[in-house]
Amino acid sequence: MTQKDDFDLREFLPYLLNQAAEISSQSFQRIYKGRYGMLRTEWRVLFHLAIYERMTAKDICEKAIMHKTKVSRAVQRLEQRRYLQRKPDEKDRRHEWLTLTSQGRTVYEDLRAHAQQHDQVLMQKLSTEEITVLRRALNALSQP
Amino acid sequence: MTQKDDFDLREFLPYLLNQAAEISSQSFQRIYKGRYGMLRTEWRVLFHLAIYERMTAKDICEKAIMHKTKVSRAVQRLEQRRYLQRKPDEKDRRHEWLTLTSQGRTVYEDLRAHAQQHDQVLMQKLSTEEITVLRRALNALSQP
DNA sequence: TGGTAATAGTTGAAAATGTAACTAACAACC
DNA sequence: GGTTGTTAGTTACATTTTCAACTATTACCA
Repeated sequence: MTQKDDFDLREFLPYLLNQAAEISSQSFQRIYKGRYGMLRTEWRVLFHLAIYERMTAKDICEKAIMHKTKVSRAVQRLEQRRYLQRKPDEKDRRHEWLTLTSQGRTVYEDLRAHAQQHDQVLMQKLSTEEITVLRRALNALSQP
Repeated sequence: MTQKDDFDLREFLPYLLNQAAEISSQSFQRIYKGRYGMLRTEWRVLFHLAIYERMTAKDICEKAIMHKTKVSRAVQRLEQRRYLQRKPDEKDRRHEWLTLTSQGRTVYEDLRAHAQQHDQVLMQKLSTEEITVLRRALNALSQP
């Protein structure tokens, strides 16, 4: 199993990014899944609501770059667990405003603490300069 | 929808990595899906076989960090399309050696050309220095 | 030997995701 | 004001993925 072709997968950005994303997500996944039985889509929605306080599903789609069906289902499950509340907009009843319940916020606080801790561990693999450049580069690549 | 919490998702590496991976994979996906109806798991297996020439499913699992059922199913589909061949190991019949057919190699050559082109486009969003650091950092983060 | 453990790979059922069609509410235009 | 178009969000169905159990083969070791 020696490399034959001159093309190196480890230079192909989509591959590299996926690999790094996958690996670095795993231990955080164990936390939100293990403690709250949550899915990736769900912690993302939860975090967005905690950070922005009040959003419609559409807002979340745009910020998180998630498809509306994913968001719709994540919202349903978070609502069932009483982590969030929906309130239809008075002026335009197509919109629904989503906010976390205090229970949802508690879960967020817990997960955020773990997230920060997890980030610290990941960053130990990198130098300060690498971290700065990495963040900048990832943000640039995240613009569609 | 103004930011309230001081925690910034755009600094949380697993989130950022996922975002960048997702976005940067999309246009390549259109290529392998549109031209050959392939899935992500399938192009990955195809590329590994092209690059390393001869591997067992287990080898692919380890190199590509994919679960064995994913690899097993990707191999099945690639075999159905006559992109690869299986040959059981004579000495240990639990192992199966996988190699690309010439048809599989042709598909690989085509996709590789597109991949390289796609990478060029992505890299235009970054400086030379950023690319170097990014690759190094992603490789570091890909070590479990 | 023979019996247990380990390994490579497959399969089936359940869960999650993607796609497209759908409902409900509003907008715009004649 | 009624027809047509647009938007937010949901639902149904097909496709993928995950998880656990399974087969077949080899390794270990008393």
